[in-house]
Amino acid sequence: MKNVTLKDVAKKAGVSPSTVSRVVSDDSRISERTKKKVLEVMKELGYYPNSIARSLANNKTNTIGVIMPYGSEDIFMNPFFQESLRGISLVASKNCYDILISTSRKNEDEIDILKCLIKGKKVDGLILTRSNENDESIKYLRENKVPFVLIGSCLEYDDIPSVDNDNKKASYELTSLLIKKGRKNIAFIGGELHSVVIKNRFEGYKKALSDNNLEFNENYFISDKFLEESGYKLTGELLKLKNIPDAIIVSDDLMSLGAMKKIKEEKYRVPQDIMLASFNNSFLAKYANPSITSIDINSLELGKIACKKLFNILKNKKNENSKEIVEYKIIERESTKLI
Amino acid sequence: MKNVTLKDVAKKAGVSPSTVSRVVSDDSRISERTKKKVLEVMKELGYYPNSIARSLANNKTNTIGVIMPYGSEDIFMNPFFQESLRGISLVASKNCYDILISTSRKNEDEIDILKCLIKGKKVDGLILTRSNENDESIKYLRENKVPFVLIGSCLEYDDIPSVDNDNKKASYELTSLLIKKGRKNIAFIGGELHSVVIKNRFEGYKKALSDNNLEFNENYFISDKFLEESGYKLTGELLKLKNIPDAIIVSDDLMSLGAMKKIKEEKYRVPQDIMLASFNNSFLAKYANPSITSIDINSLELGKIACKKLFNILKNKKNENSKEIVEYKIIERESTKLI
DNA sequence: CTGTTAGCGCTTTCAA
DNA sequence: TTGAAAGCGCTAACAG
Repeated sequence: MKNVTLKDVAKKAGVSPSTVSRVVSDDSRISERTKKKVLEVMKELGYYPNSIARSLANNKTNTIGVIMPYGSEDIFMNPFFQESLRGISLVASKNCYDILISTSRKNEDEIDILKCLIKGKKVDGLILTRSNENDESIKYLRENKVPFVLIGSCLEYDDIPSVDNDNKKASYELTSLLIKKGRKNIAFIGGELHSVVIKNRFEGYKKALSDNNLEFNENYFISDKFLEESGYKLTGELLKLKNIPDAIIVSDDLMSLGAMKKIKEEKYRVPQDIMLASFNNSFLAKYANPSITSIDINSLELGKIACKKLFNILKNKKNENSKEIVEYKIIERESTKLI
Repeated sequence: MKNVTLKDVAKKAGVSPSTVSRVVSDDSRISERTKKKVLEVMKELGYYPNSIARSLANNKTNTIGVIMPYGSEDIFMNPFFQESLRGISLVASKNCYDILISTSRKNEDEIDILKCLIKGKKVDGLILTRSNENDESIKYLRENKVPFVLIGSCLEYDDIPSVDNDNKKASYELTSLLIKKGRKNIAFIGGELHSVVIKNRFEGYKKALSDNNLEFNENYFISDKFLEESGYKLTGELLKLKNIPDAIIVSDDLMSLGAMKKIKEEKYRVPQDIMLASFNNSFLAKYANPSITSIDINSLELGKIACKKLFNILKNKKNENSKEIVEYKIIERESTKLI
């Protein structure tokens, strides 16, 4: 079962390889007659172009890479990732692109994966799904003029094509909501400390406090990984304080589920004793009991726009180095509503 | 910023291209001295091998394809997919393989995507995440001796490498549980009708009924897509019957959430009026209110094993055409417990 | 509109 | 242990 190559088609159709190549890539300057003929032979022989060879010849893979953050096993758990990947996938497939998911290997760091993908020419461009402070990956991609889009924000450079929510504002609004409800001891549970998204959300939280003449209590800011267990553990610490909070802002739904569990275990009531508000508005927040107030960040849209942006960069070759903002929405639910 | 090629390294190191190639692929028959020298130059020049060129030369991509079922936008929503992808990803990255997710494009059917991927040599092997009756994709892959593994079961052929749960038995057990609780009017809400998994679960359900001398009521078996809305809609139909069921088995958590919503809206109580039991045990089932009894199918393990199996096939070239069974577990929760 | 001719960057005999 | 040379299957000037 030898592979049918372009050459075979050419021979059988009585034309040159380049003609067949032109038919394959739908080149305009080719007569309808030969085109039809070649297409027939292609079908007859069951020919499919070898995409690897094509890629090598024209330096284009029709594949975009999506980079999982380090510790990818965890992030896969997070519905945010799933949703944005879905958005990316929707746009990619519409443009006949495939998606390559590269995950970190042990003993290698993210930057090495990037290099392999980029210098190894496995992908035409990349989408990063999150950013850290002083992100080495971003620095590398920028310096090497690699086509990429960031879902998130970059603090250091102003010319990174990216799409994000206004997380600071969202957090400010969420905190203000709790303050309006009369809460004064509001804690903040963050995810990984060096991630930009946490920084922004934390800033919004602090600003809301100070704008409302509430003092920031250092004990009320703790953080760990974006995991349910982390939420559980961190909430445990908050509840051990002499002055326990009357509201908690959690920077991710998955974590807030853990928080809720701990609060219930310790026999506090949500929202009466402790209000809970969260980010990302995955279905977790909707179906929790009580349901959890959460910021809908529109992950699907983030993914879609990121992918569209990448295609613009790839196609126009103009540097689409803009920051796009996707609207968020506060979805208020039982966890902050006193009936 | 020209790309550093193998040739450049060779020149600078004063050796031939083939020598560099050997160093890259860690060939044994090469002296430590030259090896060290070449490695130095590689680092100095920041050389990374062009994986496309490699693939073309040795007919190997180090990439496995994961095929999204048709209608991929939906399936992405389902935690089952996410979990098994995570399993696949874990194993793949350990073996230095990348994952290519190919999604269906409009006006093409799945089989054409397969052909592009396979004949186009974009991947070394494939993992299918579900099977249908008379599945054309499976037929094609089998006939063309493509290395692939199925997550699920195949009814037509007995030599398909696959990994699955014993869904019939699981469903039998779940139905029996409801019967033991005294329920006699048990309905079954399925997902897509032609999927093998639904067939198996439905069979288990029917067998349990007949083994317990309960008659199968045709009105009690309805199905649609694996979506929350479908669960909602179908449950609505059940609740319109003159003789409404006192228990419902739903073939997926996401659907059961929809079912639950409808039941509550119609002012029935779970579990008192209607018991609910479901499949897949995603966190949805755990956090629903009331929490939902569900079959834990261990999606993570399904993904891991599928990927391992694929690597065995790819490496040993022996036909690993076995069916592997992953254990399931009934997780009983509030939706079937009368206190 | 079509054919000829070089490669794309790497691997792999084969020979040394 | 190393090098020379052919070739993986396709594209892209260039020429006609």
